[in-house]
Amino acid sequence: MTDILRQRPGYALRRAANAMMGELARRLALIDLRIAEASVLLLVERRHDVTASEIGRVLDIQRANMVPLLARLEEAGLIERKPIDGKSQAVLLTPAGQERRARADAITTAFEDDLLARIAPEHRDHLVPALGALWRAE
Amino acid sequence: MTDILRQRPGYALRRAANAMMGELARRLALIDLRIAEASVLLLVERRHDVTASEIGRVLDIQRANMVPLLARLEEAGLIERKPIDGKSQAVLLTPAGQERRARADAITTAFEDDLLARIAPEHRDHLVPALGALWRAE
DNA sequence: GCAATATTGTTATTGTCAATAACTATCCTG
DNA sequence: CAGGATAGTTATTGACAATAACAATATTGC
Repeated sequence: MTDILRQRPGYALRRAANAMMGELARRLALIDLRIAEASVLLLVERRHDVTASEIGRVLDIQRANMVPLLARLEEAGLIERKPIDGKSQAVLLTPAGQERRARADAITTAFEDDLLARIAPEHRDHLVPALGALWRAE
Repeated sequence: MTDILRQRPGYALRRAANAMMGELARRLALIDLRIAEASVLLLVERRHDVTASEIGRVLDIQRANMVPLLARLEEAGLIERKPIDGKSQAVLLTPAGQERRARADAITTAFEDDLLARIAPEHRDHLVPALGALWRAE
C-alpha cells in the first residue's frame, strides 16, 4: 500500500513528533518523569521567583493544566511553592528536584543527540529553524 | 524568562507539531472531520480491498484504536465495509466519503502550502526529509 | 489434513496532553 | 477607590495513543 501521505509536511511532522515523544517518554519514565514534567523542571532550574502562570506562558501550558502538573511534582518532592504575594506563588526546585532535573537534562540531551544523528548531515541544521518558524507563526 | 528549551530539537518538534495540529484540526472541523479521520479518508481513496488492519499499519494506528475511528466514519456515511473473507473486511469510500475526501484533500493541501510558506526558503526543502528520518528510525 | 501459530476485529480500560468554562481572591491602574 | 486584569483553582471534555484480553478465522509447516 503506497503511503501517499508520506511526503506531506503536516503528516510527516505529526508522525515524527509522535515517534519522538513516544521514545522520549520511555526514556524519561526511567526516572519517573513525564515529558511535560521534565519540561517544567528543565525550565525552572534554580530560579526562585518563577510563578506557575509564567511557566505556563513560556511552555504554552494553560493555567488550568499547570495545576495537576505542579501538584504531581510537588507530591514527588521535586518542587516547592513559596508565596510571593497574596495571589502568586513562586515555584522552585527542591534539592531532589535539582538532582532530578540534572538527570532529565542528561537524558534529554542524549536523546536529542540521537535524534539529530538520524538526520542526514545536509538536512540537520535546518530542522530547528524550520520548526521554529512553524510554531511561532501563530 | 529565557526559553532555554527553544533550541532543543525535541522541544521544537513537539511545539511545532502541536501548533500545526491545532490549526489543522480547526480547519478540518469545518467539514466535520478530525485529523485521524481525514488521514484515513486520504489514504483509502477509492481502493476497494483495503482492510482496517492494513490502514492501521500504514498510519501507525493500532487495531484497537481503528475501531471507534472507522465506526464514526461509517456512522457519518463516509465509508462502507464489505467482507473479504470470514475474518477481514474491506473499507471503501461511499460517494459521500469520496466527496468529503476531496474537500479534506483541498483543505490539507492548502494548509500545508501555508505551513511551508512560513519557513524560510533555505530551510524549506529540508523539513520533510529530516522529519522522515526521525520517524522511520524506530 | 491437521495442529500450532498468526492475524482480524473487537471490547474495555488507561494514560498523556490539551481546551473550555466558571469561580474566587488578589493585584494593579486610572 | 472602582473597574478591570491576573493568579490559582475546580471540573469537565476531547483527541489520540497504549495495553490487555478475547473469539473467530486464516495460514503455516509437518
